[in-house]
Amino acid sequence: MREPFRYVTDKILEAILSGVQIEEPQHIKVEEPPKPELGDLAIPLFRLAKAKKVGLEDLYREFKPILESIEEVESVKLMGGYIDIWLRPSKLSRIVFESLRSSGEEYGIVKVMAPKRYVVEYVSANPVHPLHIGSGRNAALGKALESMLRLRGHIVESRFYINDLGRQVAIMVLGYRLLGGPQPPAGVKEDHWIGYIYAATNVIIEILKLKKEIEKSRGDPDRYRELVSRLDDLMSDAARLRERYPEYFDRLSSELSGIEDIESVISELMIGYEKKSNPETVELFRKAVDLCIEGFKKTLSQLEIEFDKWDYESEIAWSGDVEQILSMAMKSPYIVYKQGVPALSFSEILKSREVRERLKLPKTLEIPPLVLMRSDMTTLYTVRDIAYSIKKFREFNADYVINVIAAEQRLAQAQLRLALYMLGFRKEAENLIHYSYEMVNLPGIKMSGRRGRYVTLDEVLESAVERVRDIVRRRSPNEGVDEGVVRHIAVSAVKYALASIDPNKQLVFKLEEALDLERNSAPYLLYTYARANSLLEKAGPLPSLDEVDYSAADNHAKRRELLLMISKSPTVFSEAIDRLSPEDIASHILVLADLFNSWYQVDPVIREQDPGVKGFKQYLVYGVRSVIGNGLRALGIRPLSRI
RNA sequence: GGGCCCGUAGCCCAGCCAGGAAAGGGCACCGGCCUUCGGAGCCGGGGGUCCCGGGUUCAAAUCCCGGCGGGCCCGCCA
Repeated sequence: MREPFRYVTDKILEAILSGVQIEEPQHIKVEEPPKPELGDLAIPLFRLAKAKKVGLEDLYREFKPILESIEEVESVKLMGGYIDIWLRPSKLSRIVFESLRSSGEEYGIVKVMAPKRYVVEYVSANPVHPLHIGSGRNAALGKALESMLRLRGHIVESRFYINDLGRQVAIMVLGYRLLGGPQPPAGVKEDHWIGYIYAATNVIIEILKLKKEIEKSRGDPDRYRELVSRLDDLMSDAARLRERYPEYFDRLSSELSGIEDIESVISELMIGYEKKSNPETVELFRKAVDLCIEGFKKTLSQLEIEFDKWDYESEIAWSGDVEQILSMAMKSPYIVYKQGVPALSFSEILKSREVRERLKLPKTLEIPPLVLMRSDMTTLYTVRDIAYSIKKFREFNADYVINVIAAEQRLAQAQLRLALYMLGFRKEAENLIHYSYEMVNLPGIKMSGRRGRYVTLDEVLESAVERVRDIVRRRSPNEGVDEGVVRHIAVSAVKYALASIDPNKQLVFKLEEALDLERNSAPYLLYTYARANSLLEKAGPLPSLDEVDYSAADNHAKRRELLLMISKSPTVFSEAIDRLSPEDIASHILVLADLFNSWYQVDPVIREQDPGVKGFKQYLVYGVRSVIGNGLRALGIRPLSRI
């Protein structure tokens, strides 16, 4: 029995449906009462009573004997239009413990009958600045999805898409070249260094551009004032950046001022790289980008995240796949011209309700045409993404591709699915899942990668580590601090804080709250897991199933509640995974942890004298440990047997 | 102008998709447990117009319509 709770509810449902004359089976359902006093299960009778035009009492009299004939049912009672059902703990516990015995450490996770092949693409941050807290949410969610699906038995490949084409990277590379391709100063992480070069170069370029515009706007006082105030803004960013590395900044500044037409230099760089026409440029781009990626990998390894594949966007462009997509698109009847460049128009296909449904698009959303190429013949991001999406499906023979991408890209992701569909990649279009999440903000900070204004994920993680280290020192001043454990707890706390909240909700990440190790946190769960583990070890080996006193929960509310919760876990997990909802797993194990903590304080396990009852308790603890452990694993967090 | 997401105690979050019983947790606050199977814990207490207004329903935090507030998107950016 892999899902004990579902087994029992199904059994009850079947008994009713075969025992009572019911026209519309959807009128009958088994639900969970809001409070333990109202039973373990409840069946609302209102709808059925209305449909059958009979009284609640009459219905109850009809249901009662059927329910009472089920061996797992202890008693039933009519209360306020509901049949409240109490399960027989001695029966339920046998089912649960048998399941625990046979699935062992894997209890809670039910493998799917037919595994699917999933590609999960996540993080994929632009290689021009360090990972920030938003990338952290992406990483935490992506890792959770990857882990969940793997546990459920699917075959999963994780990918990181390196967006190395495009203007931002070209600007960074320009700065990098002007500085002579410098290695990071001692003690500076690679991506932080690249982030600095990018921001400094960008800010200086913007200042130079703005100054020219200001010259031209002397005749227009309003515009002049506006531009000057924008310049002030930029100047303060520049001053802040200069402060960090004055020599580098000044050198960049003077070099850039000496370039007559910066735009054409940037564009030359972009073309040289994308078309692979200039070997030096190619080498330079790769050197700079890889430097940044090296930094990313260090942060990700802190987060205990590793990717199966790293894909360069440039490789997609070089492979010819993009050309192929373009030529397919050009033959499409939906080509329109927007200011001379070809674009794919969606207005026709969006008239189809069926297509909207298949591609999970809102009923009324209007989607602007997708421009296919720039007038200088270079390609655009979304078009390259069409080629990349196909590649992800093809290379892994994937059934589904999940893109973990910020909600602000919803429209672009919709365009992507539509374009795939229109070009004949219907299966791909329908099975491309945009797993979107909302912004993360830090209180009081306006972040901007372009201006070099950000708090890096590294800084957040480091503060977390320091904080945890302090707490551990304070709690156990006489013991040595296990640095590995401290790091793991700190990093898990951040991951949990970012993956345990509905991704559709904007999030203000407060360091103090995420690091509050008291409750609703990974540390609390890790601690509870370790404690359950320690209890199990001290209690001795798990007894065999016929040594257990199954009546031990008969008149014991806490044991009964815990048992019920454990019995539900596999079902909760399966549904959460199938719905791609890591937050449901997070809240389930949190409630279980609370329940477990309140139970074992008042109901000793090791000191229990009655061997049958002790065995019962050991199985409960074993169940708790398995469920919390697998819940954490599902979230991409490794449980620790000792803290 | 149009579209998408969010709006639940001082603060944070679950419940909403598949409508059901007096709306659940946590933080903070107040009071107890401080001879404990690892106190990162336990027990108790106060605190709510479920953003507002309509509608559907025996029943609405949940579904529908209309507002309000916050965020995001509508580029030859990515």
